[in-house]
Amino acid sequence: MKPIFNDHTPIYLQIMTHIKKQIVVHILQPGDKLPSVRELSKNLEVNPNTVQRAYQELEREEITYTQRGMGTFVTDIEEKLHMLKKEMAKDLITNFIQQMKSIGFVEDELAEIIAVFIKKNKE
Amino acid sequence: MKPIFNDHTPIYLQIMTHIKKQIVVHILQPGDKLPSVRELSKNLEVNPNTVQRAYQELEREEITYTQRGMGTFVTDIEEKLHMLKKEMAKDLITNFIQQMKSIGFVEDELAEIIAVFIKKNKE
DNA sequence: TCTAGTGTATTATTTATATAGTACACTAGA
DNA sequence: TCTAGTGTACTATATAAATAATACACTAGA
Repeated sequence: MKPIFNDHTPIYLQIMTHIKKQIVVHILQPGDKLPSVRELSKNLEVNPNTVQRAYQELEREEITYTQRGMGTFVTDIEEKLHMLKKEMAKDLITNFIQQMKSIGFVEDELAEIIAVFIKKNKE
Repeated sequence: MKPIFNDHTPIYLQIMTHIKKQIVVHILQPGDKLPSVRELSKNLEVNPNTVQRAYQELEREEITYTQRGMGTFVTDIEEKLHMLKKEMAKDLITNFIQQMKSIGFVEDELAEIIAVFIKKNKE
């Protein structure tokens, strides 16, 4: 499972993103149990402490909750999960636009650039 | 100048990106002298060694070249600089599409999403 | 009641970055 | 020739992140 990682972002942050993605595409549903710290650390081939840190942060963001002795679960608050997808999308879009502008593109050409790029990729 | 930095990317990489951007928007032209290691480290409020590492990597990527005792300069090879913008744009676009897909969007809606987002932001 | 599976805590060590301070080599120009 | 401004090298230290190993507390279910 190691390939989900890149070189320069802390692994615990990458694990958080990995789980958030699984939530927004409904691989993980509200109330679902996350893999245990030990199990996920084995699957991802990372230290249990690293997974634990990711889980701690996810709980701090109220995306998950913990029942001691039982496990960590995706929050039941659907509102929260709906917001999560919106926020992640907004962050990606905002970041993309800002980055493209910083290398000399203007806002009004971005949609067309995306459209052309995708069309070419299909060929 | 510190605000160009974020929390989780090594500073030397952020400096590299910062300079690449200045090159592709022609703030820095082919043959232009970059700020000296000491000067830039003072402006950015980072250690000279950190700037030096960024400069080393830029030279390794053949975006700059060095004349000992004189300074570090943007490459004269315009072809190289033209490719740089193309590559940076391609990386941003590819990454954006891949990330959006990973949270449940499909390629064909992305251009429209961008267009709508930009339009709303103007209001 | 016991046990296996949970989260959690603690201490030590390693690695990549970043900093700090110093020194050396080269170049242009006064 | 000297000096100020270049890049470069080196050693030491600090910090965040990741690892390693171990232990403790809680819960459900046999």
